[in-house]
Amino acid sequence: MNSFTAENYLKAIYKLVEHSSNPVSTNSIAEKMNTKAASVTDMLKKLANKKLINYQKYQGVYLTTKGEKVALSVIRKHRLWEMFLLEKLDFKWDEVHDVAEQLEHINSEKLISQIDKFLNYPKFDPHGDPIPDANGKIQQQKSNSVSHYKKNDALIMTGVVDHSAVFLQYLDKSGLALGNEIRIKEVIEFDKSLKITINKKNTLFISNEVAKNILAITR
Amino acid sequence: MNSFTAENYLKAIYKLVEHSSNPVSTNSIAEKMNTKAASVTDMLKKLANKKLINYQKYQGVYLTTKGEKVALSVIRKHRLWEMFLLEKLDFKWDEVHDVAEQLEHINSEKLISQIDKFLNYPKFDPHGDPIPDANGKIQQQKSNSVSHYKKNDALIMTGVVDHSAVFLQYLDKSGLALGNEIRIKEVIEFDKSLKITINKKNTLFISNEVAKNILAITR
DNA sequence: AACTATTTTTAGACCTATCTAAATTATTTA
DNA sequence: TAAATAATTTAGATAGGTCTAAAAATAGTT
Ligand SMILES: [Mn+2]
Ligand SMILES: [Mn+2]
Ligand SMILES: [Mn+2]
Ligand SMILES: [Mn+2]
Repeated sequence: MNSFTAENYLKAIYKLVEHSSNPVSTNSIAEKMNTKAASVTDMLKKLANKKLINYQKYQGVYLTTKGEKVALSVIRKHRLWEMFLLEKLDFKWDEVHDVAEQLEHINSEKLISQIDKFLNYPKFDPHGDPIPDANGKIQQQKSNSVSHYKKNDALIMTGVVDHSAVFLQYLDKSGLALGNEIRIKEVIEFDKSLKITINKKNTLFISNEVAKNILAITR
Repeated sequence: MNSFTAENYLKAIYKLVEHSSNPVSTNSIAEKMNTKAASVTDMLKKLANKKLINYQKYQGVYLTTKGEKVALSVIRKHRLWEMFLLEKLDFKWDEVHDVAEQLEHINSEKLISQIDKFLNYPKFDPHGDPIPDANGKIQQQKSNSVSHYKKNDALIMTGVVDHSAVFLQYLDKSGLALGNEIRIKEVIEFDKSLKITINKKNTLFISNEVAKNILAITR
């Protein structure tokens, strides 16, 4: 079995490579893992020995098929647990992540398949991120940041980029939740801030920074 | 925070002292933890430094109030998780322990209080062991081994001593489950084996070894 | 191409948890 | 009570994971 630490490295590498497809740099891993580059190098050697990553000195790394399988399994468990906490135990969407960081390392095939069944096989987690199925297949959404859309577009909110509790709580307070309809009423030229309506009712002003961190599709 | 290992040592010490109240020996801990006496000595020093146990060389150990609190919290989590797996995820009583051994180390007050609530505050786990409440209070049962009773006694099965999967599966196969009525029809003088009936219907022969591992109260 | 700045790796330590083998202390037993 | 046996502790190693400081390699820039 892989240690919790090894699993976390694989997950970090997966997420870093996810949208770029270039090999991942030592420094970027160090930043994501909140550790030092020297520690990362040490770990990369160990992961490479176990054939979980392809690694050549100074050339960055990417996951092997075996490593990707592990990463996807950890991500699957993380997102299913988040969903479980939200749906069954009345957690808020800003409370689920930290506990899921622990639960994602519990090792039991039956446990996770039963949780999946118990939740009726959800496709997305509380933040709109897709949940890999038992084979690691992911159903990708083609959503964009709200900041990419233009005046008069009618959108459905599908996810968030920033997962921090403080951002999620701000969205709560503003009435912005997954599934809501967002209409762009005005784009302020100066700073790209937006005037929007939520579900055709409430009007809200959001900064470009906020808009960049909300994902949506056109309705 | 305490490491998983430290939590496991405290739990082991708690269980060893539970029914004897003498200080616990290094060797008995080593046996329970499946490790070597030398490793135990190392760990005892660390636990003593953290004021979790009282330890004097060669004199055995016992838990401090602080250490007992940790042990009870781990036991509470273990038993609640076992109950959760059984009740909500269709695990069998011989499957819950191994997964609970992992889940008992998840650190979240809210998680465990919500699980407790979700299960409607159960008092006993799937094996009949009492579940400590949030304050560490345990509702003890005054049950005895079936081997302690005598001919014609009418009993209610309340627990098991041996928790191994192989023993639990044997009980399943024999129709012996918690809550069942057991009547002692005959005690074989030679080897103390028993002829019993279950719920006034099925007749069964069990060895003294089996009888010692089944707990019951008089009905 | 040569110099500089950045990134990455190595060297050397430290901490936790574990082990085996040897030494020490406690307990039995004759 | 002295010898033998059992229990416990110490000494010395190993392995995983981390760190700082220094060295080496790469990338950028005149
Ligand atoms: Mn998360
Ligand atoms: Mn999430
Ligand atoms: Mn158990
Ligand atoms: Mn149990």
